[in-house]
Amino acid sequence: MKRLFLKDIAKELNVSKTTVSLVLNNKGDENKISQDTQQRILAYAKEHNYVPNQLARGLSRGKSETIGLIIPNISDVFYARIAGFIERQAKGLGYTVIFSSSYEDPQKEGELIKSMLDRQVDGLIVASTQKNQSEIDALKNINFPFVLIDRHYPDRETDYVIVDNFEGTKKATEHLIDQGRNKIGFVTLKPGLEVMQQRLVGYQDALINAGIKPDKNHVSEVSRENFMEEMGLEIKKLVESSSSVDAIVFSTHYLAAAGLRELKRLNVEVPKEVAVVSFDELNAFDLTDPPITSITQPASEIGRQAVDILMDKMEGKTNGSIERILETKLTIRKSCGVA
Amino acid sequence: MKRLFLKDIAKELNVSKTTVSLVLNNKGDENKISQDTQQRILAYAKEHNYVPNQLARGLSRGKSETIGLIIPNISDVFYARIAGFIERQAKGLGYTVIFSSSYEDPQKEGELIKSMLDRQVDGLIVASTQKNQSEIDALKNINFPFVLIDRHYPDRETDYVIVDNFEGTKKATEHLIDQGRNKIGFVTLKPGLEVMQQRLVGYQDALINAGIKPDKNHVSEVSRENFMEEMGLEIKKLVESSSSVDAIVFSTHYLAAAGLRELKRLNVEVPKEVAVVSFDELNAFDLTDPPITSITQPASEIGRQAVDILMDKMEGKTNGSIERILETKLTIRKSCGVA
DNA sequence: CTGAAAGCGCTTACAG
DNA sequence: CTGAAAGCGCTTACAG
Repeated sequence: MKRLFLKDIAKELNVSKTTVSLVLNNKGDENKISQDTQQRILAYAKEHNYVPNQLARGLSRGKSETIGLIIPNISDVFYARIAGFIERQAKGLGYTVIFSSSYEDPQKEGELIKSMLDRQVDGLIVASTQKNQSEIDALKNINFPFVLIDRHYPDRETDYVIVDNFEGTKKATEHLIDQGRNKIGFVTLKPGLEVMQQRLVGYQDALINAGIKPDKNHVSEVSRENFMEEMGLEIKKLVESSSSVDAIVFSTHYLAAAGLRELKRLNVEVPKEVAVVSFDELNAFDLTDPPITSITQPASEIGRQAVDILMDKMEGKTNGSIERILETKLTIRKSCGVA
Repeated sequence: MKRLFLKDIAKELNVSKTTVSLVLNNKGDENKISQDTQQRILAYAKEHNYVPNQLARGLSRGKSETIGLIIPNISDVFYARIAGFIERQAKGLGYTVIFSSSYEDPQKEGELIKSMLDRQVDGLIVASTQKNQSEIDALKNINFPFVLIDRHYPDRETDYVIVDNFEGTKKATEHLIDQGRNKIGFVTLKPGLEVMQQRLVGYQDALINAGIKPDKNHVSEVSRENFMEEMGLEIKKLVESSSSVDAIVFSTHYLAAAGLRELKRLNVEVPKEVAVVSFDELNAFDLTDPPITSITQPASEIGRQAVDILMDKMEGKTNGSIERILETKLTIRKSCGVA
């Protein structure tokens, strides 16, 4: 079972490589190749299971029919979901996706972008560390099609599909206030990510609007690498300090999970003593004790729109930047103190 | 900022493309190219940010430095984790990974395999639907490097890295029996998947060993597409029948989550009335009410070993098939009735 | 209607 | 120590 090439088919059928190539690319009719010849070629190719070499094809045509996806971490449920939607959508349009995780490392992200370009991807979708302005600028300079998802660069004009982080935590915090909570804490990642900053501001804004003065001591920051260990101390500080909180907003799902673990360990009753809300959720958040109120993001929409925009870009169909800010949804469960 | 090619560098530096290519591929020394020339080339390439075209490179060398990953669903936590480990491992060895989800559709899986070959991947890692014998045979016939993960073909000799499914549910069921349960149910997916069959047999084996006669009425099957809807009925049958169960083993994490939802809806106390064990787990299974005892799989080991074996295969270093069956771990939590 | 030929951007024997 | 040339397997003007 040896591999078959274009020239093998051509020789066997006594036609030229050109003819074979044209027919196999559905350009037979437009080049007026006789039906008979077309049929013979198609039949032979099918029978012998011909598969074109996409490397050669890509090299020759100057495009690879591949799009690159760079995300912080493919193992994170949120990004895994987005990746799934992107792949499905892209596949339907004839594109293959190659992916890599940056693990929030800007340098690694930079290398990944370069590596994707090496591989001649036709376009790029990236959920950036938000610390690679120069790489983003470089992409813009060479007019390379790309769209940012989940995180964008506020002071750069690019295409992006993100979520309204500010509004998300604002709504959630307001809801907590409506439930009578007024000493609301916020647990987030150490600064750096613009998205996290937005979530913090949304939280603060809700407090201020309600006439509650934001308290620095109510904001805890943990590191991405060590949050499991650090969470214990932070939760302790929040619940045991003189100005202990009666609610906590977590800036992302895994922090919420870790936080809930600590609250349980300290025998703090949720939501009675401390209500909990999470930005984004894990699969079983409706089954936890108590079920966790979450600010959920439209992963499928993010994926779908990103691919759509990217396609338009690659086909040169658009000019100007397309900016999409999607709404989050507040899914209310017991952890925030209702009934 | 136009793109730079090999010939541009050659012309600029007054050397041949050969020399440039050799130097850039670290073959300068072995080809005794003068240090001076090497330095000039390296410096120029770096300064002008030269990136080689991997399509051309791959075409020329007959390999793409890419490996393909085909899994049932990238959005599933388990596969997402594996994908993460595979990507990380592969990247470290200079390989890029392209992935696609089969969504348990054998035909789609077949197309995916073909499409990956088109793209000249150097090797393939697949968590198969277990219904594509002929494709697998075809890969073997052309001696193409591939390794199966998670699911294998019992009557085909291939490389694979799987988990001992039989032993997994057996241990778990034995544990339930040790806790005094003797009317143990099993909820799984409609037949087709060999892995699920193994899990069922492990469960039955434990029952038989303990002198408990397996009861057909205690085994429920739901469909992959509609398990959410069907779960209600199945759980109802299990807990409300004349021979109602006092424990349930779920054959996979999302079934366990759905099952627990139904048990709650029916106000069945877990674990008091019905104990629960899940094969595999979701991220928050330690936080659910009650925390769910799980048979966990070593995702990192699966990913790591799969890549290792594949690399050996691609380098032609091995002969014969490498078969790895990894152990699962029983993580005991409250849902199975302890304390 | 169909074919010969150039070209995509690399790598790599081979020759000197 | 270095270069000219062939080749990887396609696509696509161009010519007839």
